[in-house]
Amino acid sequence: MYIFNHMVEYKDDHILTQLLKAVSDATRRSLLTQLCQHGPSRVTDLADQYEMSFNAISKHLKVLEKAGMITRRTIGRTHWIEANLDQIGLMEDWFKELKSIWELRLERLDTILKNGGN
Amino acid sequence: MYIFNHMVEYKDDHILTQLLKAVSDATRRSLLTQLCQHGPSRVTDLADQYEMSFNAISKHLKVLEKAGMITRRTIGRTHWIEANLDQIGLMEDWFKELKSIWELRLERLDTILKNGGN
DNA sequence: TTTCCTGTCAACCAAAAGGTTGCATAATTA
DNA sequence: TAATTATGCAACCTTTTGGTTGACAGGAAA
Repeated sequence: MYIFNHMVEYKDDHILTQLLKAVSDATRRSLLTQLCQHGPSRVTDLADQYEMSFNAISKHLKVLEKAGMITRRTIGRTHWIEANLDQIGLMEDWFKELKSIWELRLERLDTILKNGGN
Repeated sequence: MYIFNHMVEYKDDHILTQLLKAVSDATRRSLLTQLCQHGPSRVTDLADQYEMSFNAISKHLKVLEKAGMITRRTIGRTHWIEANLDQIGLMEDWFKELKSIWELRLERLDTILKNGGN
């Protein structure tokens, strides 16, 4: 059993949380897919594709927008929504970091084993 | 304005949703980090590092377990928890797919532009 | 055996999430 | 100008989530 001296301080990393939460909903993932396929789209045209209400889609888009996964260009009364895949990198980076932490431990373990019972 | 004939059928992709939700919580991400750093750990030792209750951590671990992000080996009364990064691929695959859908549209667009107003 | 340790399960609670409807507003169109 | 269209906002409701506490059960240790 190992001992820890103090609480782990993990930065809430609000942005990453927001991103992952945004993308963890199936409807929002579908919206992103649609936007990537068809390019900039109006809210109405997006909403027409789903069985839920216009307002529900509007809210989903707002979540995606706050997370930076879409951008909005308002021309007159119509809002043109476009996917923005830049943020994906932040999530991929976390995966990468986690994997490297994992690998580092394995390497340490390997070194210890090679050096015998020192 | 483009026209869609029918509702978009997006597979709920329950597994991906479960994975992303599991990982979208800062405490659970921290737990995964700890597990990667220190290797197999007991629930008690993990919980000791956080300010929240033992039971809260136990529940977080259950969420991670259901998503397949950790595995559990029970020896006597102690549960040895280990990170399992295999599932990360599923999330990365979705990112990759999204990007490729994006690229495909750009290519189509490019072709149209090159062929002039055909 | 009696007591402690490790962990789950169940009940409960507050807050957040995902949905709905109704209304307001601004921009087009007739 | 009057009607319609595109959208956001607010209020409301139900389900989920993240946390708590209080049993409880099975292994270890006294």
